[in-house]
Amino acid sequence: MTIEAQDEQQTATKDRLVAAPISQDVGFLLAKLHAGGSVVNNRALAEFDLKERSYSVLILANSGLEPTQRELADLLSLDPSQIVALVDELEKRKLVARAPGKQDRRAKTVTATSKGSRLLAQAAIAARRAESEVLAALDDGEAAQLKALLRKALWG
Amino acid sequence: MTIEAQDEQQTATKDRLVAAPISQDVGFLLAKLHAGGSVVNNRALAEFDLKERSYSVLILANSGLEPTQRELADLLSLDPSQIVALVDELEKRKLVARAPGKQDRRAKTVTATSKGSRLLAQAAIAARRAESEVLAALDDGEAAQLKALLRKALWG
DNA sequence: TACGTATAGTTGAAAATGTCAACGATTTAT
DNA sequence: ATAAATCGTTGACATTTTCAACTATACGTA
Repeated sequence: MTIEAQDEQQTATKDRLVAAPISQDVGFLLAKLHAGGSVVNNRALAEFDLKERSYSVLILANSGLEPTQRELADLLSLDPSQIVALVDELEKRKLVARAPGKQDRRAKTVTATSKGSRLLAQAAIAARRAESEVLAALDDGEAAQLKALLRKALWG
Repeated sequence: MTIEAQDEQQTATKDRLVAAPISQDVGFLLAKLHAGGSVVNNRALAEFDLKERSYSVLILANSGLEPTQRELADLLSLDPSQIVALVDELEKRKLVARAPGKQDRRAKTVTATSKGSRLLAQAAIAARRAESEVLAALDDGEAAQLKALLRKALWG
């Protein structure tokens, strides 16, 4: 069989089950788009030695909001111990710095270094390209609508 | 994500970091809604000794489409070896049965038993309730729109 | 037909990720 | 003052992911 015919058949078999009722399940749709998107995103970020998560931490560290590690854990839906590992690695690479919290000295705020900001600026370009790829089937208005609905579902 | 982390997040003071640019990132939004949704779904399915994944397999086994394990792996974005484990457990509980593929004897189709169908009917009620909870901030039209956009992003 | 190649399911091992409980240092509440 | 709670951290443990084999079967071609 030719490679082209192989691809056609693979696509056809993949599509056969789309008729199943699970395709109406939001949990399934989110899981599948998230899974596929993560592959694309991580591939795009690999050249900067970042993954989705370290990229997220870097964005927040660079936001000017001076997030604490606890806030990062809450927003990223991760265990605090995972934040420790992520910040450890970014700090080792001099992309972010920890600083004691101003009101609460138990807390540590995470801020991007200038090196971190520069890397982020480059990575963000690749990430935007990856997002376009993931949402290629949607036009700009639909993509914006999807984002708005996801934000509303999360925060009302 | 832990149930405790999810509860904390729901009750925590208004998330100040939502203003950060990462809230515009589709990957982040998908990850977060999926993470929160999984907690809700798995909690709802726990009384049937199911998780999101075994529930998904059971739905597909009950769809009448007689999916092969390979098709399940493709649709659910899972490694074939994970499907083996999922089907093994459902088969041990007599909820699904393996049958050799009709055209291809290498393949094994997975179909729900009547016991599986009955359990699924109950679990689906809990799953629908969970979905309503996850999408509580959206009205019915918005929820349908979200699903349609996710499906379009996935399959065009 | 027979042969080489490809694929479905399975197993098991290794790596990555997730979960959880404890601890010191602080903060908050009583 | 004291007790309780919180933040970051560590380390143990569980789960999930990833990948490389292996068998049985199917397919392609000479």
